[in-house]
Amino acid sequence: MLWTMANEPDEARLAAWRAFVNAHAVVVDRIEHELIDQGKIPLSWYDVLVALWEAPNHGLRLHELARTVVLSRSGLTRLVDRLEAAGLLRREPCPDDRRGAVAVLTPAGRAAQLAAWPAYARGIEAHFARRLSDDEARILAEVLGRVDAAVREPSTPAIDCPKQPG
Amino acid sequence: MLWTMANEPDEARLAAWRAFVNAHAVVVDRIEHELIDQGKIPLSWYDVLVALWEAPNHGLRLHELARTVVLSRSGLTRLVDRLEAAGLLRREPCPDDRRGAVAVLTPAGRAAQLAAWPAYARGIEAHFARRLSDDEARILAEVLGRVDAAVREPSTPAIDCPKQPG
DNA sequence: TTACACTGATTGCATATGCAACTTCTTTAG
DNA sequence: CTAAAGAAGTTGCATATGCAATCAGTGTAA
Repeated sequence: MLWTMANEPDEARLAAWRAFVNAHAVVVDRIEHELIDQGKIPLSWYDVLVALWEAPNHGLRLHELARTVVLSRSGLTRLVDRLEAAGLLRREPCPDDRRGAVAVLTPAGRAAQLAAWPAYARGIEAHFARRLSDDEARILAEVLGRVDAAVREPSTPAIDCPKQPG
Repeated sequence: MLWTMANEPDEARLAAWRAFVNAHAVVVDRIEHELIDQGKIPLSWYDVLVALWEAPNHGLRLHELARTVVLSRSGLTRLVDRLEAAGLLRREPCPDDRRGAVAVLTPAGRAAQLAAWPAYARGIEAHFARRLSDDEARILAEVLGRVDAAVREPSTPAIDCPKQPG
């Protein structure tokens, strides 16, 4: 069987890619600086706290956390070290697997998350959300959610992948 | 003067933000790894080479380059060090300002850029572009281009901007 | 049971990056 | 013209992160 798969994006999609990458760089850079200037936790910490908050029992296996926040296992180990040292989460042994550990949100961690949110929300609103119409917001969430899901999909052969229904 | 400015994004815009951040993380991570596996230059190098290629005379002042690729000045100094050591660009003294330097693309730099493009293009296509309809691509480029421009705009009062001439 | 491959997490080392201080040059105020 | 203020770039130091190696525990097959 032979199907043709474009291996190069057309001009419109390339423009979308470039805008995507550039907008992310400037907006995240700006928001990160604003958070630090306001004495809040860094975004990498916030992401971990949110992932834990949204997890069952506010806890996640470390490898799951690594996948969720898109960090290498070693990177996550160190990030969890810092959060644990700050008292925002704690490691607990995993009952099912004695190799494993579970990171569990502490009350202080939840408090830090809540304390950071207003500043973060202001940044998102001022530098991102304000620029979106209702339709555009809906479309961005849908399209980028689809992109995210496709990349995270365990079976993504990339070269040999049949076209997916939009 | 008093007007009400929402300082928190609504649910749809927040979903867009989260999809934006998460999709960027997973897609860029994936493409970066694919490039390295294929023996190509890292994305940070590619970004610099493209910025130079698209600049007048294929050269840019270092501080302009830093703004373009969204890097601190010191970070850019070191990145340019590495690219220069690899022969992909060269520093030239700036004729107008004796403090300044201009980074200029070399033929080897242009060659490295061209050599990396097919692998990069495959990654963009496989993990991003093929998930977008024509309309979605157009909208993403427009919206995210708008967001990028607004943040880069020197006068972005956002919340508190103490010193604003005029 | 035992051997072996695999997975989860951590650690050593190397790299990439930012902040703050510094040098050099330019611009502005007086 | 001179001095102060500001801007461009570099460097020292600290931090964040990844890869590869390692240790410990799990699963599988003979």
